[in-house]
Amino acid sequence: MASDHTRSAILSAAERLYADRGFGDVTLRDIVAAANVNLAAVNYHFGSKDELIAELFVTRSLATNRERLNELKAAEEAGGGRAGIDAIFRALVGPTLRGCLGPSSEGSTAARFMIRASIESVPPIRRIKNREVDHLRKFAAAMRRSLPGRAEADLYWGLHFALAMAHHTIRERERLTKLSEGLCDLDDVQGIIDRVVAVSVMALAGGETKAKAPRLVARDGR
Amino acid sequence: MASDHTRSAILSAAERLYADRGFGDVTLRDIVAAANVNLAAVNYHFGSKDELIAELFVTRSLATNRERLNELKAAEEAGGGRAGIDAIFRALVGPTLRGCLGPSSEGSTAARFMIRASIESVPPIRRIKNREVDHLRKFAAAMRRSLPGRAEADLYWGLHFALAMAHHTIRERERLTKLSEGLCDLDDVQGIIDRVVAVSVMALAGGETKAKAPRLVARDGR
DNA sequence: TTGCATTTCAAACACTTGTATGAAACTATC
DNA sequence: GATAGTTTCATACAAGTGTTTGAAATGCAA
Repeated sequence: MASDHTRSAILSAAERLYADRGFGDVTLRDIVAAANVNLAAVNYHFGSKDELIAELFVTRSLATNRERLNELKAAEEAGGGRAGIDAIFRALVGPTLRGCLGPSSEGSTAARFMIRASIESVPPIRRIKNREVDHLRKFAAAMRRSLPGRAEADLYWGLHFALAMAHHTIRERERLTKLSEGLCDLDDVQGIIDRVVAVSVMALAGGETKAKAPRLVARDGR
Repeated sequence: MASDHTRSAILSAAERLYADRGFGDVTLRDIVAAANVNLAAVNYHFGSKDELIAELFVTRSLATNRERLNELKAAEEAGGGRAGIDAIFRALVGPTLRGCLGPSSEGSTAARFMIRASIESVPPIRRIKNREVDHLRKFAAAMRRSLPGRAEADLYWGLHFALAMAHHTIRERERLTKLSEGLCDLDDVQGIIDRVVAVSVMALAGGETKAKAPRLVARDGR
């Protein structure tokens, strides 16, 4: 197996290039040029371009998932097997937001790569994301333990909306900055996490009574 | 200008193919085959592949934006120049959700195309989306009129989260269905709109007092 | 009909892409 | 130090891409 030098040179060059320029216009030739290795090395070490991308994404997303589950476990243990709903949401969106937002995203290629992976949608990554359901189910289970009374569907919608806010903030961070003319501070990661968690909790807590048809005002029937 | 038959045949064939199979693996040759026209016709009538995609997307998104603004205007007129915040959110997310969700998404190629455009991210479409800021500013202005007291940043976050929930629901409808094992009814479009609007309103109404640092529980300093 | 502009067509062009090949260089074991 | 296995290398391959070309067909006005 020798030194693995070539292999890791490809991985880091690829991650950096994909992070900077997106999956769309980075070719294997770009990667091997940046890594100073031979073109054939990619297929030798990874089998194919898609498997290279998959390995990059799997590595990073496993790390995020591990971090999420650690936070969840800590919160559940602190609460005697039952975590507060806010702590659950915090464990869900915190690691992702911390990884992809804030000043880190200028420095960490890993974070910038994950942003790319969330903006562009390329087949090998999509395949992996589809297998993420099992991971999310663990959070659904924790929510069920935390809020035994709530309707199942409400829990899933809460989970879904929390992820929506987190991911959309990552995806559209530039547009939000431009739209708000800098008023929304995208560098205050902790503040953003607080905001997302707060809204998620409210969505779950507030929708309780009017769960079925939460209409606030009469609306025209159109 | 003759009959324009070729031109519109290309447009509708392209929209259908992109909707069904995504931008990634539909070539011009696929499109002209489906449209029964010559390969060169695309470049003759549209200039390039990207301009074809852009025209498709612009047409559909102009229609959605028009619908949004109509609803907004109606709501403001009904309220004497000041719409309720829930009506504003409804005007913002309603047209998109109605267009892309529900049974229509099996029938309407337009809706399926817009879903694709929101899932895959292809350069010509991204360029257009970036110009959408002006449109969103009109909603920010309406929100300002509706809630004169609120901090500007809060309004933008509210707008942002509302769009987050709507778009994420469209993007991840399949995953949400699978995750919730069918408990979340993605065909009840009106119910989904109500849900998104309710949460958006709550996010804006609830965050008022603790706007700056909405922490619900003590969190470890990590 | 004649002439002119628009539109269609088949074919080729130019280029990029990921992948395969087979020889060469290297490394470690005996 | 010979040998077997691993890794690197230059190069070629095959396929697919959007685009261009120049001629043929078509439509329309005078």
